[in-house]
Order: sequence, then structure tokens, then C-alpha cells
Amino acid sequence: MPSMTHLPALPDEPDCMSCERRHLCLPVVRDDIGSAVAGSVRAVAAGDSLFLEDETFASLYAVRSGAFKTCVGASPQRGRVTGFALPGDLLGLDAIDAGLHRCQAIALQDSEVCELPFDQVEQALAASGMLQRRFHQLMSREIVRDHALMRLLGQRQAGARIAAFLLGLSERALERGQSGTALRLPMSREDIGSHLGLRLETVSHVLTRLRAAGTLAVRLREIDIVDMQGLRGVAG
Amino acid sequence: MPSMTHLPALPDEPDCMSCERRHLCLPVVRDDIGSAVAGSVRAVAAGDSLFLEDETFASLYAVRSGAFKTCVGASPQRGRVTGFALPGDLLGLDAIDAGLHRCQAIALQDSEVCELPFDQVEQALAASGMLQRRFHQLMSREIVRDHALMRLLGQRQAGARIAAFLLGLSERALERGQSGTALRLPMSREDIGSHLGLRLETVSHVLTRLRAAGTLAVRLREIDIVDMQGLRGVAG
DNA sequence: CGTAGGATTGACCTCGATCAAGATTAGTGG
DNA sequence: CCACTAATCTTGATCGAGGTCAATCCTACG
Repeated sequence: MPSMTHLPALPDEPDCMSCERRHLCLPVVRDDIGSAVAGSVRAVAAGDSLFLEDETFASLYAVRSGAFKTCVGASPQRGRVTGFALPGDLLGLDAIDAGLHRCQAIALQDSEVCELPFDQVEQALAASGMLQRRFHQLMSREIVRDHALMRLLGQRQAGARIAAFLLGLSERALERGQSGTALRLPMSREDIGSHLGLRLETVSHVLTRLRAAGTLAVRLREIDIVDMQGLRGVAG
Repeated sequence: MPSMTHLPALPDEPDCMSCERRHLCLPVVRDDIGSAVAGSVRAVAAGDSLFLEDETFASLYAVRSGAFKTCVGASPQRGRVTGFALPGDLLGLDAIDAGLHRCQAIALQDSEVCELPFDQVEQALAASGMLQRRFHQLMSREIVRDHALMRLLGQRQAGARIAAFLLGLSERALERGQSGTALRLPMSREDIGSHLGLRLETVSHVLTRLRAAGTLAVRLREIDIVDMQGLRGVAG
């Protein structure tokens, strides 16, 4: 498990062999098979959109650095944050069905993505059984994650929702070779609340309660998981 | 839009050309391209499981008749109903990732499924760009549906959840050539509640309220949508 | 006819939404 | 470098929707 500092600068060229998220990203497979998906790197400033809702779908995007939130519906009123994408995650999978992006992707910080034209992806998949398998696994994993979140949202207790959310972030940080206990949240309390079906005040209340219980150390968006076992207990 | 009675008997042989859900099901594409996925029909009695959680994954299943619920976690306590599968739906997409079924599929009534060995599916996808496209659309649609449900679960109002749930059932009934207003629910109040994150008593309370408001006519599992516009209003 | 599982109804109570300030931080321009 | 401002986060109060508990009714099935 390589230790790494937060979000180092990445080269402008789509040199996937040297990309720090190779093991998570689709393009790694392209290197294995030699047949290329010619992805180009694109920079997105914090607050800008990578794509909008109802925009025509042409490419998938692999996050190389930074973080995104995906929103559906008019933001931030009736709309909801459907998920957060970290380096190595794919954006746009939900657009394959109708050929239209069904959500809006907004950068939470200055970010870089690798654009993967979908027609090229399809050709590459047909050419390689291994790549095809990997791609289907990625889509399947997205479904699994959504089901886990649905289970979470079905849970009524606010504490359990937030605990499980933090545990998810911890796990994803570990997958990326970062600390699983010292988290730096890229999103606001309002984003978290929108994602979990809670008001931002409730998020605050719960975090305060977990801090008072000695489970967390909270300083704005820097959160340390002090009592991992206790947090799992709260999550159920 | 052909009118059809409820769930007619289907032939035992996997004759997909004559299957009434051709336009919804994956195998229809196999007929288009001639290269076959040799699916065999399997009968599942009401209450029986098609597959269990953590069972090794080998095949996808296309529902031909009847209905299924998919559950995750110990049922029915901590567990939740993640979704309902109707004729034409695919079961098992979430198992591709880890090679293990991540949920349990339980027949809500006597049902028939078409078993599709996944290795054969993969071969067929690689051989046909059209089939590949169709398959990816199916997976993508699953993701889109999950996101819609997540949005629903984020919504706190029980009435809105149930109204949206009924509207979804209505839409799916229409897609299958059935009435969009006279619904026959295959699942119990408890299943609905587990799916929507509500107690079964709350489901009852809400249905009673919607009946009193003249929006629905409820007689156990037979529900008529009297005021479709009003129901949409409740759903938000 | 009798039993059991599913559904309805009603009373009470908890937990999160809501409202309202206030505190802290970050960002901006002089 | 330091006000000034806007955004974000926190804290505390009250209120209401939904959970919980408990009793009853209804339907299906043997």
C-alpha cells in the first residue's frame, strides 16, 4: 500500500502507464492489450460542470485527480446529489441507456479527467474479452454501490446514515492508498445532506454528537475516525 | 400496444420468438443476429429462491412470467428489498462484479425465468456490436432506475415515496401492455415498506389517506389509480 | 368452520425538519 | 496587511411526520 500525499499534480498527457490510479481505472486494461482507447485529458475548475443533465452522451470520463459530485434535478432544491466520484471512478455510465446524460457532474475542486469516447470503448471491448469483462465489472460495481446506498437511505436513523457514509469514504480512501482514518472531505455539509436525504443542520448535529461521544474528531472538512469500531456500531 | 390478460401460461421451451416479452428481453436480440445464447427455461415456485446471497454467479436470468423481489441482508430484519423484477427484467447484473450474487431473488408468485449462462452472453456480445450496445443499455438503465429510487428514498415524505412507487409500477405495467391504472401488486405491504424504507403500518396509513382523498381505490393488493394527476402531485 | 398470515386502525412518542441566530472561515479589494 | 463580506458551519429551540405498540379485521386456505 503506497503512501501518497493529497492529490499530486498529474501530467497533461494521458500517460496511463504512469497514472497513479492505474489499478482502479479502465485505461489500465488498454495498456495490457495494446489496442488503445485514445483518451485525452481535460481539466475542470472547481465549481464547473463536466457535463450537464440531458446533454447528449458521447464519452465516458475517468477521474484522474480532484473530485466530482453528480446531481439530478434542479439544484439544490428538488435536486439530489446521487454520488461522489473520486480518482479512478468512471463518470457517465448512466448515460449509455438513453444516449443522454441523466445527471450533472460538478467538480468539487480543480480536477482532471480522462475522456474516453464511447464508440472507441465499444470497439475495444469487442476486441478483448478481458477488457469486456473488466468493463462489465465496473458497471456491475456501480449497481452494487447504488444498492448499498439504497439500503442506507432506507435506514431512518440519521446517525447510521452518516456513519455508513464516512465508512464508505474511508474504504475508498484506503483503496487509493490514502489514510483510512484521516479523511479530508471534498464536499460541503449541504452536499452530504442532499446525498443522504438529510438537512445540513442535521449533518452538523450528528457530527457534533459523534464528536462528543469520542467517535470522531471533526474540524470542518477534516475528519479523523478515532473509534472505528464504534463508528461501525453506529452504522449498524 | 397489445392488450393481454394477467400472466398467461408460457411454453416450457425457450422459444424466444414467441415469448410475449420479446421487446423487453435480451434474447430478442439473439434472434436478430442468429448467434444463440442457449437459454433454458426454469420454473420457480412462489416463495422459492432463484439464487441466494453469496452464491457463485454463473448465469443471468430473464424473467418470463411471474414476479421476483431481490433482498439483501438477513431477511426481513436488517435486510432490505432492493427491487422488484417483472417479466422482461434481468436478474443478476449486480453479481458480475465479484462473481458472487450480492442479493437474494425470491419469487413472489409461481414464475418462469430464462437462464442465460454468462460466458455465452459474453461471447455473443463480442460477436455483435448491436447486442453489446443493447446489453450495456440494460445495465445502464438499471443504474438510472437505482438513481431514481435513491432520489425517492432521500425524500422524507412517506406519501411521496409511495405515490412515486405506484407511478413506477403503473409505467412498467404499461410497458408490458397491461393497464396503467388497474394494478395488481405482487408484493406485500411489508415488502413495499422494506423497499421504500417505511414500516408496513405507515404504508397502510398512507394508502388509506390516498383512498380517502379520492386518489386511489384500494382493495388489498388490487389498486386502481383514480386520479393520476393527483397522484403525480403527491409524488412531487 | 377454524386457523394463520396479511392488512387496517388508532394512540402515543421519538427523532429529524424547521426556524433563528451566531460563529468561524475563506475570499476580496483597498 | 488588514478590514469587509459572503459562504459555510455550528448551536439551540420548537413542531410535526413517521415509528412503535397494540388491538382488530379481513382474506385465504385447509
